[in-house]
Order: sequence, then structure tokens, then C-alpha cells
Amino acid sequence: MPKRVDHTQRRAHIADALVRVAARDGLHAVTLRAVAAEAGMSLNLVQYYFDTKAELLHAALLRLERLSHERWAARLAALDDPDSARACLEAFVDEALPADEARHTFRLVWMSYAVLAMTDPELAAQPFVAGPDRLERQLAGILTTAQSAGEIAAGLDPDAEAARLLSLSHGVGTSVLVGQRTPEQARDVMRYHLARLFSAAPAHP
Amino acid sequence: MPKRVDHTQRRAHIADALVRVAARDGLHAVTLRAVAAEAGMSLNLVQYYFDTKAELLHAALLRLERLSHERWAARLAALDDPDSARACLEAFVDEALPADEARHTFRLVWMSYAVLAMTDPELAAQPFVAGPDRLERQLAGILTTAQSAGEIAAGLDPDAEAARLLSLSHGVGTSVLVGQRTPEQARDVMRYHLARLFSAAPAHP
DNA sequence: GTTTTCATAGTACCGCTGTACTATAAAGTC
DNA sequence: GACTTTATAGTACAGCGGTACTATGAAAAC
Repeated sequence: MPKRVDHTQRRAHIADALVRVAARDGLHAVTLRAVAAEAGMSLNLVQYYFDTKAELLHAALLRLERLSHERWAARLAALDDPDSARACLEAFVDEALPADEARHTFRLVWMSYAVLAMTDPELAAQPFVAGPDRLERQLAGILTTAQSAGEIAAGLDPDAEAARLLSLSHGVGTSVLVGQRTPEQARDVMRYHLARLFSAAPAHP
Repeated sequence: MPKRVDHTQRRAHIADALVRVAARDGLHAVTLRAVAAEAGMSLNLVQYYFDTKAELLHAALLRLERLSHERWAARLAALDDPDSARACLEAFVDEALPADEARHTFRLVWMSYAVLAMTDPELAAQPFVAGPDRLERQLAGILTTAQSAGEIAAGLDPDAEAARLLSLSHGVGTSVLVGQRTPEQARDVMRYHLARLFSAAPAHP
């Protein structure tokens, strides 16, 4: 039976299984045996593809980030009017909210990892800074362009607005995850924010 | 040696030890033995005061919430001008940011619990809704009053603004915990938000 | 065709964790 | 003073977790 298999694909399969377990039962329930069962293989195989649990956790985190980044890029690319800051930001807000299973899973598992990283220096804190940082710079760029185009008020600080957008979407997303808000209520808060952001523009030239 | 001791105080002492362990090593590192060591007592004693680990975790969460609530109430009570919405909100923002150890610990441990509760239905999700809900209503009340007094623009929605404030402070706080922002940068973002909130007021009567 | 490599499986070990059972000495009760 | 309660300690146990060691059949290499 043993044919030559694609290790990269196998590792991705296992990482996906880990993410499913973490999303369903929590990151604390992620054990090699649980991941193996979820992936439909034996414990030995998981260990065959990942030398250690830490390595598996790391790989799954990287994959999670990459998939999320790709979803966001695809969302941007599919925009009717890629030059409209409002459309871009609405896409961002929509993508950031845990409204469907994929986004819910991403937020939940990402937060689980983030909480781990807060006390565990082994778990590279880098992804939790680099990922949001990149997003924030991207948002700042969009806002700067929008400001030049008069879409938002000249008095606003694009960097601060980007930080506000990112942090707000994160906080609102969390409130959904803990059950304080429904996804719809969260969306309303974000829409309100965007409305204030754009309505604050004084008559532009 | 066995004198009569105050059980309530003993339980608080143990709960505090748990919070310290969770803040230092992560909630996953909270074991009965670790808590006992941190509290300076034997494993047996911890079990004597808490029948089960779940009960201890629950008690620690309740205590954490209560202490935070009391800090916030004390902060409000100490305000020079309790009627100034701006002063109230600045106190809120300051209290919400993980700028010193107590607030850092609170945010970190609270988030650890919240992440647990996202997948574990046993761990009552109630505190994660009730606490923020109460705060949000309080903020909404302050904002409504402020609007009547002309401190903020009439066109604003106090409920939405309260949700925005709470979620933003939460998101910014998280960004500090993961190391994306310094507490100072976080404070700047929140100050910017407050500035926008109050500056957006058209000349009031 | 032999030998090596690869994908898979079985099993065992050690440490840690929550929990339970038992013991004991001091304090309170009568 | 006899007896009960209470705060503390010791120890044991069963389960689970990561990891390591060994085996095996099939493909690939030569």
C-alpha cells in the first residue's frame, strides 16, 4: 500500500485536523491522539510527519494565518471597485467578523494561540505581531489614499484610524465569540464606525 | 496549631494564588499543585477548601471580576468631577488598558478564561456576557447624559458609541497583551478615539 | 533480484494531574 | 476529662499525555 506521498499535503491535512479540534473542543483539547483521530490516521503517523507537538502547533498556526490572509486577499481582488476605500474597508470589516464557520474558527483558534503566546515565550509571538501589523499598515495605506481623494476628512490621522479599525474589529469579534453580541449586532457596530469615519468628512474639494 | 480560620479569606487567598499562576505561566499551567505551591500550602489544603478544580476555577473567575469591578467603581468615585462625561470615559479607558500589573493580569487571565468558555459549555459563559454588558450599559448611560448636556454631538448613537468604546478598549488591550502595541501606543489610540468622540460635537447651545 | 528506503502500525514508558483515602494533633464542646 | 470537630499532612491510584522503540510490508533503486 505504501506509495510515495506528498509530505506537504499530508502536513496540511494534519494541521487542518488540529484546527478543527481546536475550534470544536478548544486548544487545550488538542492532543496528538485527538488530532490523529480527527485526521483519520494513527498516532504514529502524526508523529511521523511532525517530530514534536510544538512543531505541529507551530505549523498549524502558520497555516491558519496563511489561509486567512489568502481569504482576505481574494476578497480584495474580487471587489467591483478596488479604488473605493469604503468598499475596501467594508470588505475588511466583513472578513474580520466571525459570521460564518471559517471566520469563526479562525478568530477562535487565533485567539487561543494568542493567549498561549502571552505567557509562553517558546511559542513565537512573532505571528501575533507581524500579522496584525501588516494588516494595519495595509489599512493605513488605504486610508491615506482615501484622504488624498477626499473620501475621508483631512483632519483624520490615517495611522490612528487604521489602529482603531483593526482593534475595534478585533474587540467586536471577540464579543461575538464570547456570546455578548450576535454577528449581526457586531456588523452594525462596525457599520456605525465606518459611517462615522466617512460622514465626518467636511465637504471635500 | 489548628485554630479556627476564616474560610472565605482562605478561599480568596487560594483564588489569588491561582490568578498569579495563570498570569505568570498561563491558565493551562494552573494545576492544583502549582496553585498550592503559589499559595504556600500543601495540595491537600487546596482540596480541603475547594472540592474540585472546576469549583476553584469558577471561584477565581468570580473574584477576578469582582476585584476589577471594584477598582473601576473606586476610580469613578475618586473623580474630581463625576459629572464630566469626558473625565468618566478617560477613567474608563485608563482602567481598561493593561498599563500596570494588576490591569495586565486581569486582562490576560480574563481572556484566558474567555477563550476556555468559547468551547467549554461547562464553564459558565455568563460572566463573559454579564460583565461586559453591565459596563456597556453604564457607558451608554454616561454617553446619553453627555449628549443631553451637549458634551457630544446630537447625531451620535449612545448605545453604538458605548459598544464601540468597550470593544475598542478590549481590542486595543489585546494588542498590548500580544506585544503588538506598547501601553503608551494603546493609550494614544484611545485618546484619539475620545478626541474624535468629543470633537465631533457641533457647537452646542 | 537484492537491498535500501518509505509509509504505516503496535506497544511501552514515564511523568503529571485530579481525586480519594487515611492519619493526626490541636481546638472546641459538653 | 471524654468526645467531637477542624485544619493540616501523607500517600496512593488510575488515567492520560508526549515520546521512543520496534516491526513490517511495499515500493524504489541499483
